[in-house]
Amino acid sequence: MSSNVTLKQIAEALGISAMTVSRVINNKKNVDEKTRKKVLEKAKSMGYTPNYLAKSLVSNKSFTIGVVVPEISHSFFPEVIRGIEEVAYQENYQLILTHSAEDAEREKAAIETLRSKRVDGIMISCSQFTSDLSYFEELRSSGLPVVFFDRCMDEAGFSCVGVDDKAAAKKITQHLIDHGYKKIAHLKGAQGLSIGRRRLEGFIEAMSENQLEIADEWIVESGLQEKGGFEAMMKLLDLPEDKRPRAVFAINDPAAFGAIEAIRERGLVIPDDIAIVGFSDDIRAELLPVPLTTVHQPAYEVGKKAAETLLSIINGENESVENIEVLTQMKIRSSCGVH
Amino acid sequence: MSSNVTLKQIAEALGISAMTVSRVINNKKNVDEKTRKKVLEKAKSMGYTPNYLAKSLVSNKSFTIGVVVPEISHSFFPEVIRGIEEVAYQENYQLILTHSAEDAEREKAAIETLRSKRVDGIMISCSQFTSDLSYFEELRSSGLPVVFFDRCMDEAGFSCVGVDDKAAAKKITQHLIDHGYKKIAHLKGAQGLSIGRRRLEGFIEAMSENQLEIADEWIVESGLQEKGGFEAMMKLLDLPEDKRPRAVFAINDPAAFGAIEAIRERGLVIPDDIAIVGFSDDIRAELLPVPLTTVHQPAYEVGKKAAETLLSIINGENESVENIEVLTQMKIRSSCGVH
DNA sequence: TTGTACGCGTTATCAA
DNA sequence: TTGATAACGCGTACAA
Repeated sequence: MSSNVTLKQIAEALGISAMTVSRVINNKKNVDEKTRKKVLEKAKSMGYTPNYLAKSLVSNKSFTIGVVVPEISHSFFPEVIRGIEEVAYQENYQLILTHSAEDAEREKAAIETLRSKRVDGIMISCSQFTSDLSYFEELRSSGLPVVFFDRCMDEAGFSCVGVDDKAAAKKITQHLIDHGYKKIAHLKGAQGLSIGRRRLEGFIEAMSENQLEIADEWIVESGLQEKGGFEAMMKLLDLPEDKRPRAVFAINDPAAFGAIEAIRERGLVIPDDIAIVGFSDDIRAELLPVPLTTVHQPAYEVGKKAAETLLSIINGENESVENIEVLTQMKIRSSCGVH
Repeated sequence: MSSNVTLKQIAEALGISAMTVSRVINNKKNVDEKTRKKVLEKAKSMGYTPNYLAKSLVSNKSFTIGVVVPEISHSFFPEVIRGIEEVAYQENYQLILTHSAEDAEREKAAIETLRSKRVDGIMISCSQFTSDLSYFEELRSSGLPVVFFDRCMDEAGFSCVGVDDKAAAKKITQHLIDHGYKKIAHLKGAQGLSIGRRRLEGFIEAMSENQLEIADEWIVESGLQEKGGFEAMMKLLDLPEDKRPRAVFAINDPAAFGAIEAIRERGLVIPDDIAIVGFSDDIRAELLPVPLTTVHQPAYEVGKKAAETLLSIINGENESVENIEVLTQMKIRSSCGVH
C-alpha cells in the first residue's frame, strides 16, 4: 500500500509544528530562511506529496471539473475534450471524464457522482434520450455551476455552448435548393435535444422561404448514429419512386454514413440518383468514395469556449445564462452534386 | 455559491445525532424504520449529496483513477479511454483524464497532481520524449499502483499493456518480403519508447531472417506524427535512385500518412513505385485513395485490459509485473501492392 | 437503537 | 517567526 507522508510526520521528524511545515510548503512569507530550507529538504527526502483531498475539504474547492459526454470514440467529442482540457490545464483544473453512453440514467448517475466528488463545476453534453427537465431544475437549484455543450437542454436554465446549428442547417439546405433540388428530405434527431430541434428548424425555414413542400414522410427520425441513418434512409427508399426525395440533409455525418450505405445497397448512385449532405465534418467525410458535403464544426473551439464559460461562472465573473454559438463553415464536396 | 448540506445539518433539523443520519445514508442495519424514513425524506428535501472528499480522507481511498495520455484527438486513444472508462464504470471508479501533449515535463506534472488528488492508481501512456527513468523509479517507490499502456517505459518496473508490437512488425515486414520486396525502409519511433523499440526489432528480425540488407540510411526516425513521417520519407526520396527503398514500413499510420503525402508530392505512385504499410489501423487508413495496409490494434481491448490490470493491483489481487500483449490483426489493403 | 469521542490531513485564527 | 486549537464532513469504535 502507498503510505503517504503528512505534514505532521515531517514536523515530528524535525521537532517543529505542522503549521510551520504547512507554511513552508505553501510558500508563506513568515518563515525563517533556515527553517524553510530544513523543511524543504526533509519534505523531499521523505517523499512528501500534499493531500489535496484534505485541502479541498477545508477550502470547499477542488480544482476539478466534471465532464459528461454521451460518446467518446468519434472524432467530435475527443476534439471537444481536448479543447476543454487545454483551458482547464491553463487554469490548473483537472477533469473527471464520465461517459453516459447515450443513456439518460447513466448520465444522471454520473452527475450525482461528480457532485459527490465535489467538482467545482460540470460540463454536460446530453444523451440522445435525456428528457427529464425536472432533474436539471433540481441541479440548478443546487447552485453548482453547469454549462451544456453541443447537446443542450434549452429549458434547463444553464448556459449552452454549441455551434450556429439553425443558421448552418438553413444554409446547407439552401445550398441544395440553389442548385435545383426541390424534393429534399431530412433525417432528424431527437427533438428534446437542442441540435435536433435547431437543425430541423433551419431545414424547415429554408424550405418554407423557397415555397417548397415539406412532406411529412420526408422528415424521418434517424438519431445521431450510423444505424439509425441507415434505417431512416431505407424508409425513404421504400417510398414509391415518384414520392422519393432527390436530396437528403442528415442531422449529422454518422447518420449520413448510414444513409449512404443504404443508398449504395439499393444500387443507387450519389449524387446522381440522390444527393446527400451531412453535419459535423467527421474525419471520414472527405475520404469517402464520394466525399460528403457537410458543415464543419470547430470542435476544439467549442470545448475551449465551453470551458471558459464554466470557469467564468466558477470565478463569479459571470451570472448570465447565455447561448453561445461558435461559427461553422460549409464544406462543399461532391455528395451534393455541386462542386 | 453551492452550499452543501451535511449530515450534521440534517441531524440538527431532525433533532438527532449525525451518526444516525450517517447510518441511514449508508444503509446500515441498526436503525429504526421510522427514523430511517424521516431521515431519508429530510435528506431528499434538503438536497443532500454525500461528500466523497471527506469520505476519501478518512478511508484513504478515492475510487478515482488517473489517466495520462500523450494525445487526445486521434482515433486510438479515445478508443482506449472508452475501454478504460467501461471497466472503471463497472467497478464504480471515476477517471481523471490528463493530457501531456507529448511533453515529458507536463506528463510529470500531471502525475504529481494525480498523486496529490490521491487517485487510487494511475495509467500512463508516455509522451514521445519521456526518458527520465529515475522519476518513474521514485514513483515506484511511492507504492502507488501504476500501469503503462501502449507506450511504456520498459525498465520502470511497472506492468505494461500493449499489443504484440514486435511480432506484428515482423509479420507485416515478412508480408512485404514474401511478395518480393527486398529494399525495405523503416520509419522508426523514439527508442526510449516500447513501441519504437519493439517495432524496430520486429522489422530487423524479419529482414535478418531473410538475409536482406538493412541499410543504415533506410532506418529513419519519423516520430509518431504526420509531419515527422513526411520529413523522414523526404529523406528517403532524396537518396540517389538506385539507393532508394522500394517499400516502407512506417511505425504507425499517422507517420505513414505523412510519408504518403511526400511520395505523392514527388509524383510517385503507391504501390507501383513505392509500397507502404503502417501500424494502428487509423480510422482513415481504409478510406485513402490507395487504402493502407496496416496492423489493426484493438484499442478498446487495450484500454479494458489495462484498466483490469490496474484494478487488480489496486485490489491487491496481483503483485507481479507483467507484460501483457493484446493480439493484433494484419489488414491487407492495396498500399502494399498485394491484394 | 442511538449517541459520543476521535481521527483522517490540512489551514485559518489567534496567541505566544 | 512559531505554535496551539479548531474546523472541514465523515465513519469507526465504543458506550449508553
